Amino acid sequence: MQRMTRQRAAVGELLADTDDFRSAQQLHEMLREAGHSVGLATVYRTMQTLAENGDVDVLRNAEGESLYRRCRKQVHHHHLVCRDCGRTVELDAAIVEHWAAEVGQAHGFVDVEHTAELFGTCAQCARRGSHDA
Amino acid sequence: MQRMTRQRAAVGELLADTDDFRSAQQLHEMLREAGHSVGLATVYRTMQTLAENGDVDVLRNAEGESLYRRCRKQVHHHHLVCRDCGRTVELDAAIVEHWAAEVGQAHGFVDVEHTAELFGTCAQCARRGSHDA
DNA sequence: ATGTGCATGGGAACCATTCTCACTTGCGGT
DNA sequence: ACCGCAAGTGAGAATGGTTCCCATGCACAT
Repeated sequence: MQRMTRQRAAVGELLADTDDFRSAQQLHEMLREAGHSVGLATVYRTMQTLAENGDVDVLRNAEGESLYRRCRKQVHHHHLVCRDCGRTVELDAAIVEHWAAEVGQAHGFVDVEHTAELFGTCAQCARRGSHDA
Repeated sequence: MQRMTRQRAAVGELLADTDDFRSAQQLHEMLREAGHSVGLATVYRTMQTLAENGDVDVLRNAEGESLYRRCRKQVHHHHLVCRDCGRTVELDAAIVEHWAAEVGQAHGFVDVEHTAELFGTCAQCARRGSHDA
């Protein structure tokens, strides 16, 4: 049974406030700054649970760190993430789904899953970055 | 300047012998078993160098561990990997490249990179697995 | 109000990877 | 062949994200 605790409420509140992907440690720090006292282990546990329930999206950055973000779509989808500011666009990608299914079948693989993420620099960050160039 | 050492020769030899993705630790173990004495740190360093030169493909499994494999294609490509035996198929995927480029442009992102990997169970492993079902 | 058992926290444990640094060795120059 | 030295190596320490442990806390049905 899932209990509603002070800590989980704080995490939920925080997630509702940001659109960007954040690491567990960042979230922990943000909670501290917001005056909530939540253990790091609890943040990890909570994010894990939320991820299992499909309430947050998880992806790994280039360093292998897990990043979390509340998700709107419950169905499978992909992301376009700004590598500077974390701004994220959720993507439907029927093309990718079809590609994965076809390729898997063509090679006799079953239970084919796929990962696909796009990383780039958003227009705003690109503009800002060009100032000092 | 790149020097040819006993250790690098051993790693190169080993990579030439297998088609499957292996972790640095697995490679290290395999070298030991083959009678070569190569430090773990050296394996990591070597794989890093090879990866930078585009001589091996690198991908991360679900646990975030880095897996390596010699690659035939020097150009960007994707993989279909058997999650049981590691058997790997290299994929051209113009579809995915186009998708990534279009989506990036549509949202004003620049320098868009992408990752896309397929994981499944190959025909052989699926057959073997169904025996005890 | 109370009991039960899920939840919490903080510090230790884990584990892949990287760093350190003294020692070895490939290799170009002589 | 021999030297010199910078590149390479290895064993262990350090790092850093994540999970585990377990005594204590607390949500919630009764």
